[in-house]
Amino acid sequence: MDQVDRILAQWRTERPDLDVGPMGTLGRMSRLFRHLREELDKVYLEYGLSQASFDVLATLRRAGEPYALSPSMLIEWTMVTSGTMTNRVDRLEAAGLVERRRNPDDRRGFLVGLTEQGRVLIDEAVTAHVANQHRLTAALTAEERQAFDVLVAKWLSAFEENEG
Amino acid sequence: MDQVDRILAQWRTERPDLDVGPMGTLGRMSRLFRHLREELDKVYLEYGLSQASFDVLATLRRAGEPYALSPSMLIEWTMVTSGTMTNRVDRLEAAGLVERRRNPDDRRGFLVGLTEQGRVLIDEAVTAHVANQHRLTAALTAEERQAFDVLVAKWLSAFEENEG
DNA sequence: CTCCTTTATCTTGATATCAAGATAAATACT
DNA sequence: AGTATTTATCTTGATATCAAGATAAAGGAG
Repeated sequence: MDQVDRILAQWRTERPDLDVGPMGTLGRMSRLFRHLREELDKVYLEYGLSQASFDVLATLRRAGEPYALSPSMLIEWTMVTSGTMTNRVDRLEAAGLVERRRNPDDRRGFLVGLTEQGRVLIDEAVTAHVANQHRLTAALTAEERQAFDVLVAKWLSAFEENEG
Repeated sequence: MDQVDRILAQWRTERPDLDVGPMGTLGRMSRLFRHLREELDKVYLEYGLSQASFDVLATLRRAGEPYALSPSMLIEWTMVTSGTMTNRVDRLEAAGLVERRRNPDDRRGFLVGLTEQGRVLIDEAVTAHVANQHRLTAALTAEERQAFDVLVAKWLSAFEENEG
């Protein structure tokens, strides 16, 4: 009997006409997701980062040398709006973790590149982040996690099937 | 090969020292969750609501007659801060969906109650919301969804085991 | 070459959230 | 009763986000 069960029990009393099975699935998933995000945030914070800034730095890092992408590419990978990305890059630039490099061939845009300080930081932070992800997924056995992956991938494909 | 696979492939090239298996699990889950939230928002919007306002109204509705709770109870159920709840109640009150009722026994606080308009609206919205949840979970068979529920409940219990 | 459209990014204004502090009333302690 | 503590809620200030519009440069049509 967790919090979600209590919510479902209330609905069954108040609105017995509704079949709230899916609400249990989505509700528990939502709570789990919330806990996971909180735990991930703790590690980001150890490196002075947030989910938002970590995402930008990690996207640049895993793009490979020279660790630089246009704002448009960053927007595409991180799925935020242009206004949000401007703000994120501004903050990271002020912190000395990225720099805007003018593109001589197209003066509309430029590249956002990791500084040496930014590269060192994100490499350390990613190592800790991955270790944290291992810790957080350890509640399931390897077999359970694999079964979970299959189900999530199937479900996800209902939304992204045409994008592969 | 979805977007998450591409991200993992990048990491395996750039940081072959990292075991990014859990990142796949969490990454796909995160994307799935994002899609689900977007789809849920669409139905909230049909009733002029957001996730935030729906949550408050639904919490009051499922509490049963007389559909009224203190801000403290609402904060507990919805897991937001007091400042956030003040803001939410302000909006809902301005929209005529809830009203603040003074508690004669404790003048520090009061009760937030559904207006008749609020009760009618949330009853309609919940019906549509539950139908939407059925639609969104239909990507999995009943057996798959049940297996998924078991795994999520187990994982969730790692975070909430002492709260049941 | 000039004008129009598209692309790339930034700016503005509105909203939601949180943390921390303020306010006010109830309760407990002496 | 009088003071201190706790509880309940609101206020303030900072941050992040988005949608829509502004700005500037590139590319295409004639």
